[in-house]
Amino acid sequence: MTATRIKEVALKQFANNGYEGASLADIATEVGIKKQSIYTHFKGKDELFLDLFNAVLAKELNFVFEYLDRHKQLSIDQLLYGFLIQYKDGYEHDDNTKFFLRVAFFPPSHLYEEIVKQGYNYLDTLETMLIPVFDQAIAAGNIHSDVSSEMATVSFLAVLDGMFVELLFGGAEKSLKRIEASWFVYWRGIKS
Amino acid sequence: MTATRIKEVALKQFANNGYEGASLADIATEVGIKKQSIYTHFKGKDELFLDLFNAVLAKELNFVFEYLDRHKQLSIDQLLYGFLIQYKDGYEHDDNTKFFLRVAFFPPSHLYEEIVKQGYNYLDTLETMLIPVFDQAIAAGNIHSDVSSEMATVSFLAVLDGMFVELLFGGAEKSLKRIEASWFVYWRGIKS
DNA sequence: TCCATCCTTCCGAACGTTCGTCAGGAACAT
DNA sequence: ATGTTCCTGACGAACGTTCGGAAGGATGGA
Repeated sequence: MTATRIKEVALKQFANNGYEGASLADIATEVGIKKQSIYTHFKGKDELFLDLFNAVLAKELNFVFEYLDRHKQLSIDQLLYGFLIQYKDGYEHDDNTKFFLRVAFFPPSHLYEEIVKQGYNYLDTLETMLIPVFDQAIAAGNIHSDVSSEMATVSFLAVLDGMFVELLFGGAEKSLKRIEASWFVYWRGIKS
Repeated sequence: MTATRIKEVALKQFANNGYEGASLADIATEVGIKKQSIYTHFKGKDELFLDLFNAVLAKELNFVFEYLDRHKQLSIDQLLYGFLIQYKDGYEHDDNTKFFLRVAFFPPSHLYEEIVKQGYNYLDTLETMLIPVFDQAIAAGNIHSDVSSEMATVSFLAVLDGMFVELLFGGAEKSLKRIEASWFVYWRGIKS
């Protein structure tokens, strides 16, 4: 199916070059067709892009959900640190994650509002999923009593964003140093 | 001087709309001239933009230098926390800071390399300035012995980036919650 | 089996818009 | 007279997009 091929190629090109950096002509060339043919399968560039964006967002949220579910038996520090590392690896090897970060941080201006809204929806959902995890850790006595689950969550999301930034600008390798430092200080900051 | 007016308006428009969001036509309109007249004062859009970028970068570094110098008598936690707050306020009220963040995070693709290079130059300089501050705090026994000055610096820069992200997407008001949480956990993570 | 028809997919050509950019000339001050 | 500043007008490149038609396979009736 050509539509599927177009989606694959577009995902990759959007992930690596951003919305405006990926022209329909370039996408079509890599698929092996002319740019006009894309209009047989999609109404236009925006529809193609938003189709991908929604699919990617769903996959990202699903990844988080699955990760937390599959590793719920881990200690909280292993769970959270592993989460950071998983995301770093995803950025290296998974076009979904790369697309997600690239688009969330470099959104096309005419879709800015929609994308930022979805981005915060992602963060809110993540927060909703993390708070019970911290509540559980607090109940188990693993978190210092000065630290509320909300504060732990919010600052963890900040650590996550700090990692995202370094991933985007410095790449996966360079980001490892920051992850290690951030995580060390963060964990020392919330552990009991 | 028209050139100065152009720079002022361009700084503001680049800060609020980014490189591609600010057209020469819009800039000229706000100045009260036609877009072609800009070419009397600048070779083109890129020259205007890079002129501003370099000036802004110098001002930002100067701000950091001055801040650290003027408040060197403060305790390290007050110094660093105040630094975050200062930056937040700067983003709200200072077009320089807004331009800096906007451009650093949403760089025009054909100048990407140059901008990211300068961005890392900024971070490196910041790191160079902060390490002695932490060294001093360590010598004074204010930082936990498990935490090296480098680790404290790197993770502080991550906190800073986390704040930048929230500033850019959520605005100054929303970012305060994140700043508080991040700082609380960060300081608890490095203090002795 | 054959042929007419229809639908899908793709492409050549062209259009419309947005931008940055350039050439040439008018107004004005020095 | 000279230089500066700004304007009118136009150009060219890059995109996304639309239109009309060709190629090919599938369908259904004779």
